[in-house]
Amino acid sequence: MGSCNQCDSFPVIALADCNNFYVSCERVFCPSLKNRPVIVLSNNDGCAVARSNEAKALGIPMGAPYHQIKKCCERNGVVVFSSNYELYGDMSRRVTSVLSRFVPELEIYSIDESFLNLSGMEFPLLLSQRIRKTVGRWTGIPISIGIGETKTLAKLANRLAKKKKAGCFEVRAGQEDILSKVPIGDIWGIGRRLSIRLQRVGLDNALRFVNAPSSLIRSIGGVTLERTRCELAGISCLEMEQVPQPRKNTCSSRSFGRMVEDLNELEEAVANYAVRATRKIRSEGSLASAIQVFISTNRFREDHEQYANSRTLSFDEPTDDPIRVVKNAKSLLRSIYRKGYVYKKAGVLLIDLISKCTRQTLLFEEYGKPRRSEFVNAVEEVAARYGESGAFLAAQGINKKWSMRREMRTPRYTTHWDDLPSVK
DNA sequence: TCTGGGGTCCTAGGACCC
DNA sequence: TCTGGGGTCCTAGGACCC
Repeated sequence: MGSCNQCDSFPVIALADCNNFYVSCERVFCPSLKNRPVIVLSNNDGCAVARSNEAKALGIPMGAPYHQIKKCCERNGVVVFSSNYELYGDMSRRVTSVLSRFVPELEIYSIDESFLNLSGMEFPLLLSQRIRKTVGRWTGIPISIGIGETKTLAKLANRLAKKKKAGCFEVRAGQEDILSKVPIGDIWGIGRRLSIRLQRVGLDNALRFVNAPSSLIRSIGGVTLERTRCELAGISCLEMEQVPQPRKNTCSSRSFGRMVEDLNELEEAVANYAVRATRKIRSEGSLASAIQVFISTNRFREDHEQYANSRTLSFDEPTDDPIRVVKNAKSLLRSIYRKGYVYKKAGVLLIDLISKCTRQTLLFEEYGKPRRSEFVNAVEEVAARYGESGAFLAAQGINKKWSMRREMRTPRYTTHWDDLPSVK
């Protein structure tokens, strides 16, 4: 980037964050939900993971179990949705593509947040107002933008921007009037535990935290917390990552829609998770070096005896072969399964992922045989084109009585032809 | 009855080696 | 009586994030 020295000395990072993202996605396709309390539930219709401002005003906390707030929702006419990740993922791509038109350097941080490098650009605050307007107009999603010299300051500014009508806000290191009003727990990287320990030594706001001696900070939260302190002081410790780092592990797990005791049903579920996890790494061009399977009972049920276990196995060569992964997953499951318990959750992790391109040449090609991989590729292609029911392994089962509940999901408006919204 | 899923990084402590 | 010490690697667990 051709920028002058003067500009280089003032790094400017912006964080663009979608407001109440999942709720906003639902509102795009159902405008009558505007100004009404709306929440979106987690998988299995478990907890509230997104809330409109009206729902927040009713006192519905983030992560509240649905069965605890159901009555309150009914009383207040709260509109409740199951999560629709296909829709949210697609809307997220749309927002990101609009953002990327404005800046050469963008880091997608999560499904609803991106960091933008505005260093060297003129009038960053005005620019973010333009960005915000454009995203709103083109995608229907309202966003807020925070600006600072580091990512942590941009995060902080974003939190404050949500409270402003303009939706954009800038915070500079050393703005004591602002920092002194920020509770310690509102700082990015300081969660519940650290927040308690910091308050105990009198560091209850951002200003006191920034000015605390480095040795104290390190003794409480190690190098990670010290980095957070530097970032708040305007010293960048977290760089922009435009190219996402390759994932090191991947996991597919679900709570069951109902309790499961039977080994056969567990096997079916684990086979499905194994296939899903394998699909993820295949789409990224990775191979897994090892696999872990875990199962557990319902930790919330005090009247049942608890059991949780996991076991890991290294493949003798890294693989992305779903048949092999399923086979190993099932044998791991059998080795940790104990009869007599009522299971609630299971999962499959694929560990130490490596790139397919850099794998070592194999001594024994048993699983790399061309016929085998041709077969697997064909099955995967059919499944991709016609959906899971087009081609699947027998081990995955048919009835899936254990599968999760999702009773209030909206149509996948933007990714399935059958789900297209119709106008009149 | 009902309580999400998917990640990352850091640290402490044990095993092992010379 | 005296019972090394330093390094590396691995794993489990804790903390955080969305």
